[in-house]
Order: sequence, then C-alpha cells, then structure tokens
Amino acid sequence: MAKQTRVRFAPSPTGALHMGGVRTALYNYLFAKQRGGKFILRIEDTDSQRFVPGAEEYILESLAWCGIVPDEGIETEPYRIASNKSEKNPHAPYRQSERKHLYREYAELLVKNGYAYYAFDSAEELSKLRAEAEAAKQTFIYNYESRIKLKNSLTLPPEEVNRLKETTDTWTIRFKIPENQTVKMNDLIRGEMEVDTNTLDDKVLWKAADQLPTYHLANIVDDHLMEITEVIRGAEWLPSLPLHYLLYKAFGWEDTMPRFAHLSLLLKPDGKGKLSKRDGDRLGFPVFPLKWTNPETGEISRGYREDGYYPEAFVNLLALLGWNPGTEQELFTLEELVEVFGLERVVKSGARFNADKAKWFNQQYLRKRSSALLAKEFRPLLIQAMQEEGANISDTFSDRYLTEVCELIKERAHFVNEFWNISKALFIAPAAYDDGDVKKFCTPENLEHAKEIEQLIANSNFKTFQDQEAENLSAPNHECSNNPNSYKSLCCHQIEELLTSYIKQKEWKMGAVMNTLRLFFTGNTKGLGISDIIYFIGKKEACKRISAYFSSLA
RNA sequence: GGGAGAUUCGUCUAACGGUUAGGACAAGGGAUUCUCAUUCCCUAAAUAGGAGUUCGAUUCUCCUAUCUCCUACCA
Repeated sequence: MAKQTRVRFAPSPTGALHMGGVRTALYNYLFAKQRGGKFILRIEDTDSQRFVPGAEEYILESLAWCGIVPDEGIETEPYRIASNKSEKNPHAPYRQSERKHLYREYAELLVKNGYAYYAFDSAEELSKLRAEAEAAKQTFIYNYESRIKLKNSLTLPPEEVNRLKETTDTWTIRFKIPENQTVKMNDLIRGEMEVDTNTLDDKVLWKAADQLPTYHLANIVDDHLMEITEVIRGAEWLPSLPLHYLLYKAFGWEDTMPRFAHLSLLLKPDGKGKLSKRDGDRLGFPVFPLKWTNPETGEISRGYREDGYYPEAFVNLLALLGWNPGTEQELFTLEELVEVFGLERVVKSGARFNADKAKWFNQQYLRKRSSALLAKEFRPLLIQAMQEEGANISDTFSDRYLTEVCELIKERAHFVNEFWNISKALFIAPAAYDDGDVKKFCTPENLEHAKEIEQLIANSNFKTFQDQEAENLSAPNHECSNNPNSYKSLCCHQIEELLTSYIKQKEWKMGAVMNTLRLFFTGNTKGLGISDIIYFIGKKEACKRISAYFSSLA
C-alpha cells in the first residue's frame, strides 16, 4: 500500500503572509486533498530575531478565510483523539520553537558520523573574511578549501575543541559538504538537475548561541519526523536543494526522502523583481490576503478581504497564477480545483501579477451571487454611506428594494463596495449638479421640456416599485426582475413607452431630454437608465427632483 | 563575482517535433442604447538572438543575451 500523502506549508511568522505564500499553501492543500492526504501547517519560528507578534494568527486567519484548513498543525491536539486518547501524536508539536530540544542530537549525530563539524569562528572573523574577499573581488565561501584554514573541529586538536565548546557559546555545527561530487536531483516541476558540490558552502546547521537549529536542519528533521511525502515550496529554495539532498543522505533517510516541487515566484506587475509589499501601495492593489498592521511601525497594508474580494475569487486567481488546467476553463471552486489540480501543469517560469485580471475574477464571482445575498452584503455599506452623506437613514429600505437594486446594478460592478456609487441616486436626491452637464443640458429649451415631463409623470398611471410594495405583491422571484415578465420589467417598459412616445410625438431630441432628466435625478448625465430610476424612486420623488432643480436656481 | 532556475501577444497562459501559433485579461474598433455600463461582433498583438540535430523545431542540443532566485550563526 502506498504511503499516505502528507504535505506541509511551513511559513515563518516574520510578518504578514504574502499572497505568494498563500498560493504555496493552496497548491499544497490541493495536492493533499486530491490524494486523500493530509495538509499540515508547521510554524518555522527558529529565528527569534525576526519574530513578529500577531504573524502566526495572521497566517491562520488568512488560510481560514481562503478555506484552506490544515488537517494537522499548531491547533492540533498533541494527543490523538479519535483512535486512542492516550496515544501521543508523534508529529506534534507543530511549532519549531516547541521542538527545539529535538534538533541538537541530530546535528551531533552528523558530527559523530563525520558529516558535520564544530566551527568556532566568530561572526566578526567571518564578516572580516567576507569583506576581504569582496575587496579582492572574490567571494568568501566556507567550504572544502577554506575550512582547513579556519577554526573548527577539523583543524583544531580534540582537547582544544572540547575546551572551546565548554568555554564559549558562539560556536556552531556546520555541515561538511563533500568534495568533488555531483548531486543529481529531481524536481516534480522542473525535472532533472545537477549541481557540483564544490560550488556549495558548509551551511550552519545549529547554533550554540541560541541553542537553535537553522532552517536547513530543522526543516529536514521535521519533514522526516512528520513523514512528509512531498515538499512543495517556493523557488527561492531551489539553490538549497542539493544541501537538502545531502542532508537526507547523511542522515541515512534517502529511502523516505520526500519528493520536491519548487514553485516559481510571483513577480511585480511592472519593472523588475519579485512582487513586494511596496508594489501594492504603489500600484493600488493588495499584496496580502488580509489587512495587516505592522506592530512595530504601525504601517498598514491593505488586504484582499478588506478591498472587497471574495475568498473564492482570491483562491481562484491564485490557482491560475502559475498553473493551468489545460482546458479553457478559468473559473473553479476550491472543490473543483482539488479535482483537477496537478503539479504537472504548474508553470516553470515566474508569473507577473496582473491586477486587472484579479478584478475580473471577482466580477465573475459577484455576478454568480444571488441578488438577495448581494443585498445583504450591500446593506451595511449602504447605511454607512448614507450616514456619511448626512442622509436620513430612519426610513430603511426593504430587502426587496435592495435586492431589486442589486439585480439591476450587479452587472456594472466588480465589487460590492462599488454599489453605492452606482446606485446612489436610488437612495438619495443629488446634493449638487455637475457643472459641465448643467452647462450642456440646461438650455431654456430642455428646461421647458423637463417641466412638461414632470407634469407627464405626475399625471400618468404607470406603476413603480412603491406600488408593488403597497399592493403587497409577492414577487414570484426576486432573482428574475430582469425577466421580461417581471413586475419591474413591465413597469419599466411602461415608463419607457410613455416617455419615448411623448418625446417622439413632440419631436424633441431623445438624448437631450433624457440626459436632462438624468441630471436632475442623479446630479450628472452618466449611469442608470431613466425608466429604472423612475421605477425605483417613484413618481413623487421623480417630480420632486425635477422641481428641486428649478428651486435650486432661485 | 560564483551557483541555480527561467525565457510564446503588454499580462496570465495553450500548442505527441507537423496548427492559419489557440484562449483569457487589458487595448482599439463596431453594433445595440437616452448617457454610462452591460451584452454581442470584429481588429491588432508573441515563439529573445544565433548555431546545430531533423524532411520539418515554439518544442531537442549548444552558445549568447536578458530576467529571477540563492550566495547569513534569515527563512
């Protein structure tokens, strides 16, 4: 029987989780779920220097928002609950800071077996060597050539090594990269690769100063202990893959070594380099899933959630950034992605993020939503906007009203937070009129026509939304107000007929009259259809808004 | 400087070694319309460059260029 798939997402709590990180988590999740495996969340907090309070919570909340729920992770009980309450979960804990006691023995094991050594060079000495090399236009590498000239257990007598280990606490354990070897590696996305070990350097595995492992050691040990079957991570790790291969080999864990897949990076929409926090501010789109306030600087970064993106849209756009299904389908639910996702179709090259496409994705999901649901989402924003306008919000709008409004405007928006600007006129009368439009349309002729139309509306017998509510008609289906037989469609058709036939009969210019009316109804000459506006605001309000213009002149 | 990875329309991407190099976003144009938007139709737009292998190369090999990442007692 094949091993159960176990993959992990292993972020460091050093700040807000970047959207690229969310993508890595997503691909891991999809891969695991497709194979009926486990998705594990491990926190790699071995760098106490860079720990940022709140970052871990942020990661959890971001993943939860996306619907990416870990099967195991920092919230997992250290004791198995299902099978046997007393049987300890061999994979817990999932925070590296809580596993710190584990790593030293593994590092020592490597020393014992000749795969690693103690190094006593101080940070100052090493940086001095680096500076000297740089001055000579070279690079200092701690490797097979230089290690024999430096202070370590390969060069010092055993007594001295022991003395230094006892008396100092700045020593480290370094991996001894073998000389003149070729490491042959395989990547699930990139295929075969080879690296000459002479180009590698002796990485620090463990530090006496803080008794903590570095990434490389902790990562390999934990992946082994947690029985990880595939490592799906960012391409920034590709250069350390040979080291990781060598580590598995040194530990004698080659049989159970996970398979690797390195995901290409997310690039800036413009210019050079990878997508960074600054790009979002500069180009006006979020780089983070959720809004993030830097606890040290107080700096605020916007988030997809707060910008009005639906998590489904965010997940969808992330999935398609660097992966494609091989078909022309672009819209996928998380469940569908689990079905069709595969590492074989992950793109090797870096993907430039495109904010326009991101908006398009949200638009698609917005359109799929029922108007009743949109109305629910819109209401709090509406109330807030009206308060900001100083409008009277005591007369609340019915659910039916909002639902019908949403049905009308959902095609015009990418986000619910655009609804107010689009539909403002259906809730409040304009506070001012656009100067340019006034100049263009408020000719003596058009004003006369508008007055006539006011009378026409006042004396007409078409019905509007208010009549529908007054008659307490139960609309057969709120979702179908664009249906030609719906109450609204019939009303709007009637209004349209009345106005156009009147204008035609009078031989007025259609555009001039309509735009003049729109100016009085909304304050400018762009936007919703006249019959829709009249249907929603009603006859009384329509007439009121026309005469309001004339009284504004006085 | 060293090492690794990458390179198809502006962007995301598709194309058993054989296609008029396809789709989506964005752009431009048109139709519909009282405006704006929607919708529909149309247009323009790419294999980084050079060698080679091959009857035939976007696809394989090599060289060059460019980009990205790594080059910490960070992850």
